Amino acid sequence: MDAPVLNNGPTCSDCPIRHRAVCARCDVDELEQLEKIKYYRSFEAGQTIVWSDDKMDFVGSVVTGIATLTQAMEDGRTQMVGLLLPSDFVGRPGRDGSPYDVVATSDVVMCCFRKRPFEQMMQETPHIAQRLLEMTLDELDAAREWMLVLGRKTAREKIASLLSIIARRDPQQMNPPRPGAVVFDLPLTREAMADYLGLTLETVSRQISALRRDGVIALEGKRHVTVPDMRRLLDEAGDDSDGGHLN
Amino acid sequence: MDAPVLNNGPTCSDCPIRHRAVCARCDVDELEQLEKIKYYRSFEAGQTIVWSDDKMDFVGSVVTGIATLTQAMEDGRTQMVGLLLPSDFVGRPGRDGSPYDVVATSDVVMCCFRKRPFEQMMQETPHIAQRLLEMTLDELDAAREWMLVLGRKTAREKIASLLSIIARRDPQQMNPPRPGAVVFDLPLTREAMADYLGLTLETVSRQISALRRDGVIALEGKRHVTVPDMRRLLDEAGDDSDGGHLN
DNA sequence: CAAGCGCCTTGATACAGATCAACCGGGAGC
DNA sequence: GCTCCCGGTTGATCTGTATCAAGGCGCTTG
Repeated sequence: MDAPVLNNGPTCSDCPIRHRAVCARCDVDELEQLEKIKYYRSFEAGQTIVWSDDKMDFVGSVVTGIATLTQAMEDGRTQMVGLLLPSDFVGRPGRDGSPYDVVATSDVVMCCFRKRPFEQMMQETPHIAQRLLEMTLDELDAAREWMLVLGRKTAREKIASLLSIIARRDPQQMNPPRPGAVVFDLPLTREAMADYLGLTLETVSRQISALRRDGVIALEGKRHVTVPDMRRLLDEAGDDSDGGHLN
Repeated sequence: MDAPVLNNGPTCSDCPIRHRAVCARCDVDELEQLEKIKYYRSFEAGQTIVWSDDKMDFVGSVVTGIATLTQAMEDGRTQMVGLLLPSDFVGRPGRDGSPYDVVATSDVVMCCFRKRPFEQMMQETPHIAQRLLEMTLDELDAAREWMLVLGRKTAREKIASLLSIIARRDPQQMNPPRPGAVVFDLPLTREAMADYLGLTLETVSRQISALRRDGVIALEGKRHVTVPDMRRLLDEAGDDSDGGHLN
C-alpha cells in the first residue's frame, strides 16, 4: 500500500501548479513553512490513492496526472463524483477520511501535506483557507452543473457535455489542424466515462460512434479526439451557448 | 422585485440559527459588526429570491422557511441542485451573481448582508471564512452524494433517498405515534420532487403510491408522511445502512 | 507466431420510466 | 351553490437506455 515517497526534490517555486493550487496565494515565508510539512508521492495508473472511509494522514494536491473521485453502492453500481486534474485538492481538513475512493487514472504525482500541521497552518495563515474556500466553491458549482447533466440530459447530450468539459480543461489546445478546431486525448476509458455520466459503457460507445457519424467529432484510434467546431459540440451538449463566449 | 425590508428587529443573540449559520463562530464583537451590515427580508411562497445571473448585492442566510436552488435549460428542463433549509447560506462572496434561481418554496425570511462590507469582513475575521468553508465542504459532500442518487439509483430508490434526507433534516421528529417511527411533512410538491430527482411528476406519484402500498410509508393527505421503520426506508434507498447509525 | 486479455464496438431484445391522456378532490372566487 | 383551477393520481402506450451476447482490434506474453 505504501507508495514511493520522494524526497522534497522540486521546490515550490518551480512547481507547475504553484499559481493554481491551495498554495496559490502564499507568500515566500508561507511557502517555506509548507515545504517543511510536504512530501511527494507517486502512483501508477490504476492504483488507489485513498480508499473510502480509510483514515487519511495527509491532504494534498494533484501535481501531474489525472485521478477520479468515485462513490459506490454495495451492489457494485458506481458513480464518479469528481475528476481531479493537476492543482486540484484531495482530502478534507477537519475530517479523518474521504467518503470516496480516489483512484489514479494515469500515473499521478501528488504533493502531500501532513494533515495535523496543515490544519494548524490553515488556522494561522488566512491565505491558505481563503484559497481553499475559493477552490471548494468552484468545485461546488461544478458538482451542481454536473447534477443537471446527470438528472436531465440525454445520453448524447451527456457525452457532448463530457467532451466539452475535457476540451475546456485540457491545456493542449494549441496547434489545431484548423483554426477553431480543438484536439485532445480522452483521459478516461469508456467504462470510466460511463461511471461519470450515469450510463453503461455500451451506451457511451454507441453515442460516441453516433457523434462521429454525424461529424460532430472525429476520432483517431479510440482516444484521440478532434472537434472541428466547438460551437456545434456545445450545442449538442444542450448548453447555453448563445453568447458563445468559450471562457 | 423589491421585497419588504424589515428593520433590524430581532437581534443576533436571539436568532434561531445563531449557532448553525455563517455567524456560528463569531464572538460578540463580531456579531455587533455583522448587525451593522445586516437586514431582514421576507418572501412569500413561490417568490423568486434571486434570478440566475442577475447581479446580487447581498449574501445571506435562510432564517425560516425553505427555498430551492434550481438550474434550467432553455427548453425548460429543470434540475434542482440544492434544498435550502434554515441556516443555509445563499450567494457567493467574490462573484456578482448566482448561476441558479433561488426560489422560496414556503414563506421565507432571510438574513441578508450587504455584499461589499461582508466580503471585507471575511478578509478580516477568520471566524466567518472558516465557518463558510466548513459549510461549503458540507454542501459539496451533499452534492456529490446526490450525484450518486441522480446517476445510479432507480426511481423507487430515488424517492426513498429523498424521504430519508427530509426525515433526517426535519427537526419535527418528536412525538412519533410509535417509538422508532418518524413523522414529517413534505415541503415540496410532486413536481418539485421530480425536479430534484431527475424524474417526471407522474413517476414520483406512482413510486410514492407504491411505497405506501408496500407499507414503507403511510400518508395522511398528500403531504403528511409517517415512516414506521426508518431502517426499512434506508434499505429501500439503497443506502449503506449496515451500521444502522442514523446520525 | 499463437494465445490471451483489455478495451471497445455492434446487434438483438427487454424494460424502466417518459409521454399522453383522463380523471379526482379540495379550496378559492363568484 | 356552482365553477374553476391547482395539485395529485392512475392508466395506456411509447421509447431511450440497459441488458445480454457476439466479435474485433491491438498489445503483451510466451
